[in-house]
Amino acid sequence: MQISSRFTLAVHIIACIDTFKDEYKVTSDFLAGSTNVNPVIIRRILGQLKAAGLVEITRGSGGAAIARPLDQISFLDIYRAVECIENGELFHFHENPNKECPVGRNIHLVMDDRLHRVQCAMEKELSSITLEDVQKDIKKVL
Amino acid sequence: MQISSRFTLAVHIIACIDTFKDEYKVTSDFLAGSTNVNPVIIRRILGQLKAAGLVEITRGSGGAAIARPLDQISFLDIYRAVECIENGELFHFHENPNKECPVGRNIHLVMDDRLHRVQCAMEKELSSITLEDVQKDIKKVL
DNA sequence: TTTATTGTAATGATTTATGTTACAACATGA
DNA sequence: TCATGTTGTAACATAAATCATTACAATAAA
Repeated sequence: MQISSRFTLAVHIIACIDTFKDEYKVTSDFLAGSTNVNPVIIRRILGQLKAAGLVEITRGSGGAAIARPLDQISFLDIYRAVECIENGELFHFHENPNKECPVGRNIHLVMDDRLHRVQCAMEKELSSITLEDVQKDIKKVL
Repeated sequence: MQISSRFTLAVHIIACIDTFKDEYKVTSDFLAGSTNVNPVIIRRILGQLKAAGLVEITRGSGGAAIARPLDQISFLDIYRAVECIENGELFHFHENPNKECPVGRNIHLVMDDRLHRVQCAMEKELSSITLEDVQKDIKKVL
């Protein structure tokens, strides 16, 4: 199963907030226009980004702003903010393998560390990419 | 979203086939017993593993066997055999970002390469782990 | 021919993702 | 104070994916 579009959407949102911060009040409706996604979806993701300390949102008068320098916001920060993974585990196990069977009894023991290595490799790469990298490229295109 | 338990289940299945190949005829019912998963689910996964050339299945008389040396079966082989990911892309994008918006127009351009790097890091790690590694540990426990 | 097994269709329950409407809470300017 | 625009969130709907389960034809071998 693919990783939810909430992640790419969240990156898009932060890129938008930064790009238009001086020209527009960046509201959920504004962001809905750029992403072609329902404003409520935007607000939900903004809420998660806010909970993670990545953005600030002004209630009532409206508008979102980025809460820290872009070079201090990594893809991993965003991924963790919006991806609701059970216990933070990337891989899902079948429940209740048979404890009577030597394989069923030990399948976790022999896989957990290895799967953790895989997850770490992915997260390490995610953490090496910042929103500043992305914004540099966007500004280059403009 | 987590990666489907089909993956860990498939590893479990291959580990079982190898562990019990000399003592039992390893049928879908037998594997269902070790995994605590419905035999039809097992057969579907076995079918995917067979399509990927990882196992051989005997119809009628029954029983599964491993099709190549365990050190030539990596986690990546199994992952690709059972994970049905659209176009092989790990990350999912929201459809139709607004082409009128400079961010919407370029979001793919500035993210695709980077996300590809993340996916490669994960797949590289998956490819470095073989079923032989797993079986060594299982035999160590027995 | 009997038996055990695989391959697969059909169906259902559950979960997750995403979209949508609606509205109270809130901030601000008139 | 009031009107307006916005956020936060509940409620509900739809679609897709996962996993389970029953059923049965096709197959192989005793």
